[in-house]
Amino acid sequence: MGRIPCCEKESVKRGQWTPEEDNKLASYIAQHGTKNWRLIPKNAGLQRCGKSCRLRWTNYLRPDLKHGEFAEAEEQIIVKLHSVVGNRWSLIAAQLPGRTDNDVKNHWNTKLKKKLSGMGIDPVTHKPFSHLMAEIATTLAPPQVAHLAEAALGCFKDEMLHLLTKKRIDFSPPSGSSTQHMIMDTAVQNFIPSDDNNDRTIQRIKLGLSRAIMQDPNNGSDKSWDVMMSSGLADHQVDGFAGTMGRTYQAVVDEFRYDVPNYGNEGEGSGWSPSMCTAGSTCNDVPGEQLPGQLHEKGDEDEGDEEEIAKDARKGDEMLFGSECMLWDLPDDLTRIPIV
DNA sequence: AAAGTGCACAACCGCCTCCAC
DNA sequence: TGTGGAGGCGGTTGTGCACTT
Repeated sequence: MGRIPCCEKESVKRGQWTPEEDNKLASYIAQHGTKNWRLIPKNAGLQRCGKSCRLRWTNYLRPDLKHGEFAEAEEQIIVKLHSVVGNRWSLIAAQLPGRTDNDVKNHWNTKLKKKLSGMGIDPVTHKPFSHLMAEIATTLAPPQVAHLAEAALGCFKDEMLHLLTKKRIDFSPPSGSSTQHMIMDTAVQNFIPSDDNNDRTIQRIKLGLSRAIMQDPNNGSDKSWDVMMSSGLADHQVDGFAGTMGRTYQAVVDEFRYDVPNYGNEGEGSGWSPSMCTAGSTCNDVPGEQLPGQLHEKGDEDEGDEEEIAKDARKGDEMLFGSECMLWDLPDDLTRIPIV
């Protein structure tokens, strides 16, 4: 025997709601509230499943809902919280007044995931792709590493090409910064193919990825992405996707900043677990310092001359990968929410 | 102008959790 | 303590619109 359906599917209407149905539901709830969703459609004269009514109300009709574009600050909050709690959309939505879990989920799936991927960051783990590859590579024997690079390319090739050829605009710097343009142009020249040489680009990405993976994890640092992205190696030494993009996204993509957290358990080959951040802890042992996890106000770096901007870009790299902070600093009220 | 494609968002599905009995 | 129902949640699908070819 299967599960008992929540309502008789033959007798209920499905699909898009009409304005008349919306009116019926809204006026009924205004008078009687939302006590028993199973009875609501019956009493309101709707041929709908109670569950469908609840969804329609919570995701669309509720008067306190905010419709329209997500603000940049809201996006920052979503990304930040997602790095901590994962796909717990209701938890994330609870921090965004007027937004529903469905809103947040849709926005993540349609926009934010692609934005992070475009920055060279894995939207699931919030780590740079190169770091993930390097982490896996440390567990493999050298012959297998080459295969890993090959396999990784197979996985990411389509997305990379899509991003590089169609989403060029995503990497555009804010107006008025010629230094940022220069940094940006370098990255673009390195990685954005002309329409007729995708194969060459693939080869370049492949080479870069292989180099990133082959980087000896015990040489100088146990984090090859630290080495590539924070130590000021010349471009020809870190000519990989992650190397250049890592430098680029922090310096250039000011409209949507993403500070990669330092996870603390790197080097052990273990995956990051949300449970690392215990309730009540801010995961921050360095009081008084600018921390990687803190959100940056857009205006912070909108001012100043080009040198300042370039300096900020370099400083950004250090802050990104040089901190001792394990996780992003979270507001107390958030860390009080029990995360299991 | 028409067909194809991609995107954003609404809605559904099925599992899980909570709670009353 | 066990059970069943209601609500909550996250993943997935459907649909309409905009843009591209």
